[in-house]
Order: sequence, then structure tokens, then C-alpha cells
Amino acid sequence: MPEFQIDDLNPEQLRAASAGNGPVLAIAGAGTGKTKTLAARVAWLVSQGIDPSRIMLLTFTRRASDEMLRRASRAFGEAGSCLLGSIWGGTFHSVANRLLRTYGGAIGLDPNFTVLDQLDAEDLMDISLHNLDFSSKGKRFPRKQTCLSIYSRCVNSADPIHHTLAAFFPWCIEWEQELRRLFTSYTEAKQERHVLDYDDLLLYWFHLLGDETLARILNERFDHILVDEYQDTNRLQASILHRMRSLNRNLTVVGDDAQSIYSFRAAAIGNILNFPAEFPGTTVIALETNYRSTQPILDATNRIIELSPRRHAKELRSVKGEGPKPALITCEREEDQTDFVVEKVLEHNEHGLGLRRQAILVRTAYWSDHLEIELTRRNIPYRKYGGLKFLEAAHIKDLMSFLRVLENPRDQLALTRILRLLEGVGPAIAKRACEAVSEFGGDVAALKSITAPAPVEAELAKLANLISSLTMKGTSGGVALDIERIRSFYDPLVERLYENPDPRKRDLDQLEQISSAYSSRQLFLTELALDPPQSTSDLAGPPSKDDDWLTVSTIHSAKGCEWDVVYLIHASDGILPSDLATGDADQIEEERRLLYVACTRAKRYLYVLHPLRYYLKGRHSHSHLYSQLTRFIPHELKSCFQLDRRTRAVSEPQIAASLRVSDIQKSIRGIWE
DNA sequence: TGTAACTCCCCTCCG
DNA sequence: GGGAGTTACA
Repeated sequence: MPEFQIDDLNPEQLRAASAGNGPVLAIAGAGTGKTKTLAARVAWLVSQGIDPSRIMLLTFTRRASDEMLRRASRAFGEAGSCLLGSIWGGTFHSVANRLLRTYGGAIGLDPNFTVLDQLDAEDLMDISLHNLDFSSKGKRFPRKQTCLSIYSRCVNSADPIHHTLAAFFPWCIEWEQELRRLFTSYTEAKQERHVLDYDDLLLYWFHLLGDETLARILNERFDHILVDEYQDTNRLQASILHRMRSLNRNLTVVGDDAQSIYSFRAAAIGNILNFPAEFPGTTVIALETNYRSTQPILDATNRIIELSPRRHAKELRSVKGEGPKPALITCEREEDQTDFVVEKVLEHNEHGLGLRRQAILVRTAYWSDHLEIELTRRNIPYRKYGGLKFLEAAHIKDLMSFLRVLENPRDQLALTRILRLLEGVGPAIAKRACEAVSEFGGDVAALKSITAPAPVEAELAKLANLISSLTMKGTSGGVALDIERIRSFYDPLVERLYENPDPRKRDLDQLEQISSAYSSRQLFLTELALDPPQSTSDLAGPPSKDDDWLTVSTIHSAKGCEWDVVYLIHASDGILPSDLATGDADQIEEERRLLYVACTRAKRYLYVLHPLRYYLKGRHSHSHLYSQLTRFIPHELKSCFQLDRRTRAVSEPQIAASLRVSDIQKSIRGIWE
């Protein structure tokens, strides 16, 4: 048995960490040491002689898994990280990927499949859509994103399409038959191209376990399965766990129903609520001692979640004791909110709470735009999590497409994208070129046989030479070298295609740099699809110790994190709850849990801000909007907060003029009247 | 056949 | 504010 020193745990945490075999459910309120407990359980299992390579640890993000293993390994001192390195840790999707590459061959799956990210999947959906041509009905067919989310929700919730449409996409219900045909065609398109989308990773895993032999092998392969953030798993994921544990019942799940915020991805809160019924003999342990926040913050968050009708009742108690009441700040305008936040950030910074210990949270990524401009103007370094992904930027997708073609020449999506970059190549030539390549059995030399205007033919030949020289056996010098060679071809195109080539080239530099850490193209492509960098600066590598930056994050991306100071901005009706999520009571309840998650991130200072008045251009039809405070903090809850009101101090010179605006308007009209 | 300019419509949150 | 579809023109 390895040398083992467990962190100091309280009695409830210790019970969870050292529970025996069989199903275990830990209901862990916000800040109750969930990570610590799960990490301790991993360490405890290993200390009991369980082989780490026979433990599966499923987490919500890759970061969470790394953090968990880092903490678990501490229990074993210096040998820890080496000892626990063989644990199967990661998200459901990444573990599925690993299992399918190992065991997929048994059911005839090509182990060299490519993983499609959401945008690729949408594009493929679009291709199927065009091939089917549903335009005859006169009315517009749902757009590709909508089609993909309908598809994805059906798959992940295991609900029939009719029900999914009625409940979540009622405006698409008339297209039910067409959507069925589309989904069939989309599935075939994926098979032809040897690609799997995110949902396929889970689906194939689930169906792999439908084979009796494989199910037995996989049950026996893992002595223990542990799942974090169980409240955010969906029906398909729960079914996978059922099949993974049909023979061996050792399953530990941890979560908090009050923090379930992923129903848009078909998360089923019922998974955690009904776990004891679905897994008879479950040991249930509740963690209610909060180590994160001061009592006044908990008083407020307890009251907020208390208003939720369906939940496991629990009351969090703080060990941190007293502190300032959370502040509820009414701002006249968005500018006042920005001013307040920026000034407070600097104030806390001066008093010893550095930028790293502060975070600004928003419901939706773009609502931080105004604030970000001010942070930049004042030279306050920050990192943004959530919202537009690095990998969605056009130039990154371009470069990744080159790599994907090298890896899988049948990937027509990627090939088309590259072809369209060439001057003079539109949909028609790209289509012919793609067909020629696939007729040639995936040999890009076929590009040279295309008839097109001379300059286009020359470009095609150049591209063909580049690709074949990079795919030649024995020439691969690693992904970074591939990227370097691709860029000698692609960089000039960036100049022509984009107005701002320089920042884009810097992104490409970063991509090239991180790629050097990967031993193969396939690994690089898959890892980037399954664990995309959360913010651009993620790519810059671990920052040095004295770097200090403020966090700006969506509430969703803030899950599991904590800061001394938290500012929740735009807590106004229409934004939180989002006006797009007020369709039914369940959706409103999820918005309430979002507010709860946001507020429970704070350790010592919590500021909830809501501007009263918005000036909006473009995105909304009206030019301004008067908002009220979020309905989740009704009047009777205000006693939990310290109330404040902010307006920007504008000093107007007091001059008494006799001229009125109406006079000026009159004279202006005089010009043409 | 490709491209630029224009219109219309819809949008959140993420692996 | 941006993606997708349409139209006019090179």
C-alpha cells in the first residue's frame, strides 16, 4: 500500500471520501469542499490498493480533472503525480474518444476517425440540408444551427423528436418529417467521411456497451467510476453509466442540484434527484459546511435558492463567520456600472486583494463588452472565459482545415474550406475538385486534373504539391513543422482575405507554438476539438507567477471557481433571467440557479449590479430599455443586501441661457420649409 | 462562374 | 452584429 496522507476532512467529507463499495451519492452544496472530497476519495481508493489505471474519473471540464488529480496526488507526496498519472480522467467526451480509439475496432469503427466540433457539424448538417432541398414549402426551413441543436437534444435527452420539437422548438414542428430525413442523411454523411460529432462520441460509447462481451470487458476494466458535477449530466450519459456499472456497482457521483445550469445541453436534473432510486443501495451523504463564503453572503444565497420550488432542501453554514453584507447596486446607466466596477477593482487591489482574486461575471459573453473596453483603456489586464472561442476564428479554422485534410483526405468539409480560400475558386470549382479527389481515392494529385482558368489551375497545383509533400510517408517532422510549411502557403492568403492580418498571424504563431507539445496530428486535432482553449491567452502557456490579471467570465464558465471579490453585472430582468429563457417555469428556475451559482462564487465581497437604463443599438429593435432588478431578488430579500445607488457625477456648468433647443430646431427646419 | 453589395432574420450558455 | 440567401455585374 502506498504511503498516504489525507487532507484534513470534516466528518461528512471523510464519510464520502472513505465510503465502501457500491453506489455513493454526495450532495455537495456550493463551497463545501466538493473537489477536495472527490480528490480525497481518489486518494483513499488508491491507498486501499486499487490500481489507479482501473479508476475512471469523469469531470465536466479538462481543467477540473487536472485540478482533481493534482490535489489527489498531493496525498502521496512526491510520488503522487506519477502514481496517479494512469487514472482515466477527463470529460465524458474525451474518455469516450479514448475508449473508442481503443475498443472501437471491435465493432468495425475506423480508429482514425476525426472529431467534428460544433461548427464543422453545422456545416455538414448544411450540406445534407442542401442535398435534400426542402425549399418547396415556401416557408423557410430552420437554419443549420437550429437543426443541429434539435438533433443534439434528441440524442442527449433520449426523447423522441416530436416531443423535443413540441417542448423546445415549437416553431419547427411543421418540419418534423423533413427533419427526420435530414437527420438520417446527416448520419450517413458522417459515416461516409469517417467523422464523429460530439454526440456520436457518447452514442457510440453507449452502443458499444450494447455488446455483451464488450460490456463485460469494460465493466471489469474499471474498478471504480467517479463522476463530478452529476447534476449537469444528461440522460444519455446516465445510461452510459448504467451500462458501465451493470456488473460492477462501484460508482461515486458528486453534485448539487441547486447548481444545475446546463439544461440547454439536455442536462437532466432528474439524474441526481433520482440517483438513489436508480441505483438501489446508494449511500447518500450531504455536505453542508461551507468553507468559502462569509455568513452574510450565504444568508443572501440561501434565501435566493430557497425560492426555488424543486430541490434537495439544504442550508449552508459558514465557518468563515461574519463579513460585509453583499451589495446590491442600482446604476442609472451601463456607464455607471462600469465606473463602479473598475473603481472597486482598483480599490480592492490597493488593499491587498490582487486582480487574480477578483472576477466579473456575466450571463452572456457579449454583455461584458462595455466593461472590457474600459479595462483595456485603463490598462487593467484581464482574461475572458466563455463566449466566442478561439477555434471559431476564421483563420484558425482555415489552418486546422489544412491539418484535417492531411489527416483524413476524405474530410471534404475541410478540403472545401481550403479550396475556397484560393483566388478564383467558388462553390462550383470547389465541388468539382472535391469530387475528383474522392474519385481518386483521396489522392490530392487529382486537383491537378481540374479544368479551370489558368491562374486557378496553378493555385490548385501548388496546393496539391503542398498536401502531398506533407503526407508523404516518413516526412512528418511533427505538427509544428506541418504548420510551418502550411503557413508558407497560407500566410499570403491571410493578407488577401482579411482586413486585419497581423493579429491573425499572431494567433497562428500561438497555435504553432502549442502544437509543438503534441506528438501527432491526430492527437492535436482531437484534443483541440474536445478541450478547446477557453480564452486566447490560454494558448500563451502558463503565465509567470507575478503576472496578475482580472477574470471576466460567463456564469457557466465560472462553475467550480471562487474569488474573494465577485461582481455580477447586468443582473437585470431580460438579461438575468435572459429574455430568451423565459418560455416556461423550468427555464426560469434554471436562470434562478444561475444567479445562485454566480453569487456563491464569492468568498468575501459580492457586488450585484443592475443598470436601470440601457441604450441599445442594432441587436434589439428598440433604442433603449428601462429595466428592473432581476425578479429573483424580490423586495423582501433586499434586507440581505446593502443597497447603493450609482450615477456618474457629471458637473455641468450652471449657465442661464435664453436660447432654447426648440429655437434651434425651428431655424433648422427653416432651411427647407 | 465568382464576387460585392444588399436584404432579412435570428441570436444565450458549452464539450 | 453577423450569418445566410439573393441579385447585379465583371
